[in-house]
Amino acid sequence: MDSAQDAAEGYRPWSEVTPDAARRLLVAAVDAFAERGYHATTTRDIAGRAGMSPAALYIHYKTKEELLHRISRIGHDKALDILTTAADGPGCAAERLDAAVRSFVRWHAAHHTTARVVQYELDALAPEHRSEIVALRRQSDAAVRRILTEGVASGEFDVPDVAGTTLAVLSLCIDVARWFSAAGRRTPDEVGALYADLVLRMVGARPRPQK
Amino acid sequence: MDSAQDAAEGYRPWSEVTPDAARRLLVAAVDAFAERGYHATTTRDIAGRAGMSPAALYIHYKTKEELLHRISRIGHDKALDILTTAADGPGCAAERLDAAVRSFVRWHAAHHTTARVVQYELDALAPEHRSEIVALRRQSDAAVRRILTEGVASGEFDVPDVAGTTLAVLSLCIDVARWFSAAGRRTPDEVGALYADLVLRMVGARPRPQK
DNA sequence: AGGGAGGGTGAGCAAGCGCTTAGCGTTCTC
DNA sequence: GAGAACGCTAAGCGCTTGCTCACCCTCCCT
Repeated sequence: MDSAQDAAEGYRPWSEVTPDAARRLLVAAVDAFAERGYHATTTRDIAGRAGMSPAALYIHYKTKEELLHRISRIGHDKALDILTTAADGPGCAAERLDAAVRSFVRWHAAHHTTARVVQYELDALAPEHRSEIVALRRQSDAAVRRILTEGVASGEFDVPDVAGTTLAVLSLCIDVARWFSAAGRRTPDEVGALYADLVLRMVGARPRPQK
Repeated sequence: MDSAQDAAEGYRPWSEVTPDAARRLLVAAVDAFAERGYHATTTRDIAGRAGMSPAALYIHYKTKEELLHRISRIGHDKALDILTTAADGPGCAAERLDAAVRSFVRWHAAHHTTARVVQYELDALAPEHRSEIVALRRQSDAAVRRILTEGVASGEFDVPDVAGTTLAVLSLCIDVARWFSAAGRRTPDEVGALYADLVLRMVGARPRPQK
């Protein structure tokens, strides 16, 4: 069901993971981690979902944690790419904020299993992997903050607390991964549109500079 | 550090749990679950934090899951109490929404360890316990939705999608438990004030009826 | 003083965990 | 067509897990 959306975006998930068996294992791990959590997932479960014996996992990955790290890294790269593309894109601050929130939320909804692992299993990473990922997250924060700062400077936005509002905007988007269900009534596009509107209200977006 | 805030609110956490040893175990479990997650926490760790032998846990609780259930139940009761108190309180819709978000967020920040367990370990509950808790959550949702509906009816709010906005407001507040750190720069009160303002903007709160 | 109840411990069981190793079949190389 | 390389499996090792059990200590009641 994600594949239609992905094809439309020209985005084929996990295509960067080779060989095929390694990708199947990784996709199985994403499903298992999202469903039961990293610690509650066994390597036997992952291998089983991929249609392999438990030992097959260790041909392609040194440890279970390496699997999580790969997932987290790829997911964070994608999330950061979405945000920086919007932040550095064309249009006024309001248009870029709309695009950022809309696409970021859409990704979290459409790929909510992946996003759940990416956003909620950070603490399960080994310390050195964790700090690598945290650096990526700081870049995401910076991208959103940049849009807000520019909007305030141009007079489009009314934001008393840029740092706090940045935090809130990202938090709002990220939490979509927790509650979104494919069985629910809303499509990723609808949630993206709703959230973009809510965020523009949060920053007090006005039509254009008014000095 | 929570205790000053709690005393000010006349709220002493876990006072309903007796005897003393059972409370100590429960508090230890909250810390451990919040820090490492339910599945990654061992019963030996919980007992150790409470200064007891591993077997002592099973005098007061039948299983590790019963501990989680007790924590989740007490936490959800408190959260629901906060929201319904605000929703049924005095004042116009904007004042009640402000109070609801402010106190709900303040609780999530001040008790972020408890809140983290309450909000993010739902899936670790046994099915029958899970559905009991889900029912409480639906009541929380209803309380917020009530405020929004009344605000729209009175002309105070401009909300095109009440159900979606309710979801977003709760989501925003709940996610505070994920990112809030006592070591951070913001106090629970400050975050509560910031979020109350952001939410009032989200619902397009206007001074008063304007027909 | 004696007895029972409740809170606690040390040792340990069965099961399941992450991960390893010896070996098998297939494919590619020269 | 021999032999290395690769992808994979069956079996299992050492360890940790949630939980149990036999026993002990300290009260309190009579």
